[in-house]
Amino acid sequence: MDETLRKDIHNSGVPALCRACEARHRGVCGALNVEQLVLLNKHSVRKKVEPGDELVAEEQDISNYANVISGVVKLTKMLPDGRQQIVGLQFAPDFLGRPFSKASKHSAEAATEVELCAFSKSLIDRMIADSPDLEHKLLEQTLNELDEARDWMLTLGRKTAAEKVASFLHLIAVHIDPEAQDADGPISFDLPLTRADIADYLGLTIETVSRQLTKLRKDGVIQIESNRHVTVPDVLRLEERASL
Amino acid sequence: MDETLRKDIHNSGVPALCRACEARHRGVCGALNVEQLVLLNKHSVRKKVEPGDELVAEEQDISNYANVISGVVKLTKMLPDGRQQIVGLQFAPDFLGRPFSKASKHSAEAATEVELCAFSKSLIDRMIADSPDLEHKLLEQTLNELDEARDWMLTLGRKTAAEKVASFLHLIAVHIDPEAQDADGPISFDLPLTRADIADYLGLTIETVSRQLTKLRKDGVIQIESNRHVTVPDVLRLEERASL
DNA sequence: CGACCGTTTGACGCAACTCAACTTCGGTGG
DNA sequence: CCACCGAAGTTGAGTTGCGTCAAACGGTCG
Repeated sequence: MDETLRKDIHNSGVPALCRACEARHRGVCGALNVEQLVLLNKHSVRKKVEPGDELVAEEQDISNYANVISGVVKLTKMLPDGRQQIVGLQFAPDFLGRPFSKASKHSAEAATEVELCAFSKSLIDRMIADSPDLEHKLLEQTLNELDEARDWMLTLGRKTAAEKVASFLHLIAVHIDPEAQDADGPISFDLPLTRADIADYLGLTIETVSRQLTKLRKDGVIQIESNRHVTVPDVLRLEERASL
Repeated sequence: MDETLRKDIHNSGVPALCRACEARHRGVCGALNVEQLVLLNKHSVRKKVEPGDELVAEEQDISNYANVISGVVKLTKMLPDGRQQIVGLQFAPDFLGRPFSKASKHSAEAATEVELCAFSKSLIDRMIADSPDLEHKLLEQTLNELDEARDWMLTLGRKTAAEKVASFLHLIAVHIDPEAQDADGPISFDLPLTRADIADYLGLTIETVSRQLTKLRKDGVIQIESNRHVTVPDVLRLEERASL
């Protein structure tokens, strides 16, 4: 026991893949000791998936969990007639999967190119059962996701199209560069979502998203290069537009 | 240890208040042993609050947690200019509070008359730390709330006013009488929310809510008595209207 | 009874949707 | 390298669902 702890600190015994991993400390794996990490590593596999690839279908059985190593995953729900809503975005090092439930209530799809570290559900469920730290990490992530979901409900229910689009840009900007939260330097980033995805995230149509983006551009709040790359000269002006 | 377990089964030693409590088995308290229950009971207090009473203000420090014993609590968020959105409803035996965070991100207000069992945050936080079962229960409730929040995001982002109102009625009907989920008998209940609250929950105006309710009434999908009491003759017809 | 609050109903305006044409981007093959 | 193609994004014109404003209704309480 003492032994493993010391090893943990010195990183010896930690699988090479984990040592170089984004999720190793920030994600749920941070709660695991060397022994568990080695075990998990044996039963995990790195995957790279392309934009549009479906990871989990709605109502489908879930046999795997995964950590997002890089890229963005969108969680979507659909009405019987095909109307769609993105109900969450997962960035690295988020944990993907729904513990204690057989079937997922939404589908998960790669929005960009995504790297995953996937492992079997049953192994994790067992590890959760005898590692309180792991469960604690999961609870923390889940509480954060709940806060984010509720923030977004305010956006969906009460903001105008213009405010929604500004809110989206702000959300991405902050996720790309967490330090830029309230800094006043310019931020620059690639949108991980197409206009159609943005519309599905905001509860709008493609056309409305496009119009609001051009409006923000004409007003000098953002610059747009090649449709995907966005520069925000002044984050505070963006926040105003988002009614934050 | 053996002793306490046996006691637990026989209910002796369990505080009288807890023995008669809704949350005792279904809620988070179900994860506690007699010893913990006695300790918690010493530091907990039953409260009754009136509709409109604020339990936790947005951004305010949280010094207390609570279980909902009866009634409905609404969780709300506000934009700087006053626009409001209800981001969640808590029914008995839900747990109220946000662990691992000093300040709440939304305000909590009694929608109806509400009975609470309140206890100090610090005590619970300590109990969570050394009772994995308690943390497990919390994780389960949080995951369920997250699922509900995401379901509602679909409603807010993609449904029409008519579908939203039908969805709301369905949600209440199911919460009041969980067995009525897909049964075909008539259901009857009191709305726990005013028209203004319903509007804030659905991202609509009072007037639109009212108009859609009268439309449902005229179409025979619901009956309304005295503004608050609603009867649903056929739940399936309501589900159709809600696009479920 | 009259004041008040919650709700309903009606008339009108506008923000966002729909439909449609056009432009730009990115990749592919001649 | 340029020509071509399909996909993604933009822009415009017309429509509509929901919001706004305003008035009336009904129940409750002092």
